[in-house]
Amino acid sequence: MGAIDRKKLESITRYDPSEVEGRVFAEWMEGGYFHPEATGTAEENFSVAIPPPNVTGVLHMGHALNGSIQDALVRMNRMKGRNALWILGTDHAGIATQSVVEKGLKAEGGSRQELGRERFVKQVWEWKEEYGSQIVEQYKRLGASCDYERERFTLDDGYVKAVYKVFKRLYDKGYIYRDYYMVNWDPGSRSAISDLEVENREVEDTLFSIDYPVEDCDRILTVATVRPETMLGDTAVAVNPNDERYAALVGKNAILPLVGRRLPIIADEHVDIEFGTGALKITPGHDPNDFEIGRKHGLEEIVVIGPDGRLTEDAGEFAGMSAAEAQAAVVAALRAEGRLRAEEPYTHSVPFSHRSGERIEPLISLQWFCRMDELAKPAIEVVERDEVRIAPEQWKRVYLNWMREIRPWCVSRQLWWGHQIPVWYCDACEETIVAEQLPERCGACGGELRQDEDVLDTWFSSALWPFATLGWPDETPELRAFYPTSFLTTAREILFLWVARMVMTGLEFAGDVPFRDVYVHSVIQARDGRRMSKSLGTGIDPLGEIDIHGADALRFGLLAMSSTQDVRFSDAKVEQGRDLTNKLWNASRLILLNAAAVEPAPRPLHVEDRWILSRLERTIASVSEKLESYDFAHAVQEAYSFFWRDLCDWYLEIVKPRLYDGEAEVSATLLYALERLLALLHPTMPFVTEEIWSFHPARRGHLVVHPFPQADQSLFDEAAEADVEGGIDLTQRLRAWRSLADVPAGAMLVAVIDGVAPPEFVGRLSRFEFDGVGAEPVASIGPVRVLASEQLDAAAVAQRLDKRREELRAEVERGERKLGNEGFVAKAPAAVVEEERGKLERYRAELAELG
RNA sequence: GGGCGCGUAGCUCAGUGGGAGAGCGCUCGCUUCACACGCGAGAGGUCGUUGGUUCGAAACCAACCGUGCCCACCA
Repeated sequence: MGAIDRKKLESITRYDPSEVEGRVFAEWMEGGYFHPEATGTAEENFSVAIPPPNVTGVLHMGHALNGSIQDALVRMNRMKGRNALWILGTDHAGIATQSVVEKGLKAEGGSRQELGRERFVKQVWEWKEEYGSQIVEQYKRLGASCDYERERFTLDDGYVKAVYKVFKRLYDKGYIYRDYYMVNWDPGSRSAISDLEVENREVEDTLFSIDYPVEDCDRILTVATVRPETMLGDTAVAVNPNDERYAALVGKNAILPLVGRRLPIIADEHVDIEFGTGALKITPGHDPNDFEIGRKHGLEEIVVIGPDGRLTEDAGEFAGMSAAEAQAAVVAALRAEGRLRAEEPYTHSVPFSHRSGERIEPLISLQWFCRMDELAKPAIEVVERDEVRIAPEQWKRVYLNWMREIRPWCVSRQLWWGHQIPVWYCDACEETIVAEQLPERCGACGGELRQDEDVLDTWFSSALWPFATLGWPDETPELRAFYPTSFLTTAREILFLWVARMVMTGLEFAGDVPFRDVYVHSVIQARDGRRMSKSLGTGIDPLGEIDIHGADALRFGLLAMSSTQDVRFSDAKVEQGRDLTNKLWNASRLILLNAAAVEPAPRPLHVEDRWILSRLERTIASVSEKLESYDFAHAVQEAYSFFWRDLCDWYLEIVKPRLYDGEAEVSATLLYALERLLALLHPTMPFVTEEIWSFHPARRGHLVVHPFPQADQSLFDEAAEADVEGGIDLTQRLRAWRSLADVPAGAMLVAVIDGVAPPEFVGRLSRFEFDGVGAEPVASIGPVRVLASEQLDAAAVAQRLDKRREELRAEVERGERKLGNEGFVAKAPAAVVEEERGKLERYRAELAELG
């Protein structure tokens, strides 16, 4: 065994990940295995861009699953000898990061306004330098084989260059424009947010019915609203054009209570005749629908609630109140005027900010938008043509449906932390300059320039991730070697927010799709089926799991529980992984401590050797195929069951005597199987396999770059499989018989064989001697005739026989019923019918034998 | 309102047309010289309900019940 630390192998009977993982990871880093050369083409190489975690983030279970999947594929492809790059980096996460630092300021009694923009941004950078690498370190705990030497940040210099270039090009093409438009205003972050950052929640509100008198007429229009304070901004009342009740009123004016404004009564299809009274107050300044209707009819847009959530000067006597205060005051005033007809509880869905959790205030404001329709066209085509493959299949449809109805994207945010919009204004001559770099002076008049105050939506920069991280817009070797990336995986929640946008920008700017394959993985829920979330307190900390069970255990567990549907977090699966690491360690100890000093090679002497080699190679074929097709759960469970059942429960038990004898052939075969198994498992359980490999006599270098096994079909052996599976089946039947006949566990029973002799191991593993003589046969199990002996309790044996007879009679009856069915015999495939006939015959024979 | 899922052993989940599976838990027996994070043997499901298709349905179809998610501008 040479330099190998035999003592360590002998003494450690329990695998301890906490002792191994840090050390092994350091060896990988030292070896530079995660930092591939930027050579070759993207077709030859393998690359994955990590979904960049927020700099403010800590590793959560979603990252852990997402990372386990990517690492499995990256490691497998690295072992296949390809340049494998896993691009790592973090996202500046505008709102989240700004909030963290602002909170810190507030705790010290300060504010960002006090500090001023420049100093505040500097402070955020300082925060980032100090705490921003936390999550990167946590990915290392998971064992993620990212290229830590090529780490990127969505605000680093090169990235800014890419973002500005993209902005300018989109502007020049006319896709990016500035407009007063209704946006989702998040009072929490005091910024506009996009449609995708809004979530609708069911809320109990009060529905107020308010009477609006009609001018020059004694009729009254009753309108309903959950936000009476917005009536101050009403500029029309709408009815359905087909609503006969109001046909005569269209064209007249209603009078807005409290304010006295004349509101034209207009007809619009949008109004639902069935709802309420069928009359709808129109507030273009504060409701998205009303905004649309307003624009359509050319109505005035009056803003009565400002960006600070308080009523504006246009709200007259209510100016300065918060929206809630204004609501109470408006309701009171209406009641006093006798205009309030009804109040009733009303449940409806209301938009909330996904970022701050506050209720969205729809607001008209001046924002930058990006037209998406032209960008979407090619991004739809590549998915339709499967040039970007989305799996599982159903998400392809979801992607396409969304893309086909894509709407303009509000890309400006009223924050300080982020990519400040590359637009400069000249106050002197009102010139607007859009540029990739800060222009010195106004080109038109030479005046001072002032940059747009807003920053870009964080997702605007994330959308460039796969190529901006590789150096675009420069033509770098990395870009040539690794773009398009091979694979992307994510939870479905960012399919639109991120994935779709990368496809659009990749095609538009990098000239090709950003990745070939997208795998949408499941969501791991809390143990009770709720979402894992910080605010609910339902999160399970992956680092805690790693501390307790090890990274390999967590990785195995996550892959095993993941599937196409959402699943609850299962401690049992992680423990199964933990048990597997320990069993791998111990089975390896058995092999490594007892094998003779020989070269690993398949050297079958007996049927069981041919069997295990066949099973090994089939497992390699099957597990590889499952990993390639993103069926991670079945891949790891199949590897588990091969190792545990076939290799440990059966093969090792069968060959122990030969191994202890120091037989060369079985030693070579076991070392060979172990080497291939470790390599096969390495992508999913990297630490324990690397550690065990360090004790393997054939080791020349780290397992992380060991060739990934390719199934050797010449070792497939159906005959050996049938023989040994038959032997296993017989062994289990013999053991079961013993157990049910109350034979003491250690007792040796005698029997004779009537018919074809089973493999040698059957007797040994079931504690039977098959060369018994003289005594009476008392039972028969397959070809085995159990002979009477003092170890056997006659009554228990008789009882066991009765039970078996009963079983057989049931089986015979079932077979007869099935074969007696004319339809079955006539229409079922011949092979199926034949099989049934065979079974029936065997059961009848055994029953006859028992009498 | 539209779309997509899911309902299988006590628990968490596989299984997509030919006799119900895994892990955990449970029962019984094992200090068998790799591993008690182990070994051996068991118990435990009329596969949500009702109809239909089929020689044959957990699987395919329909309806219903329950449950989860996504999208959507009814005040």
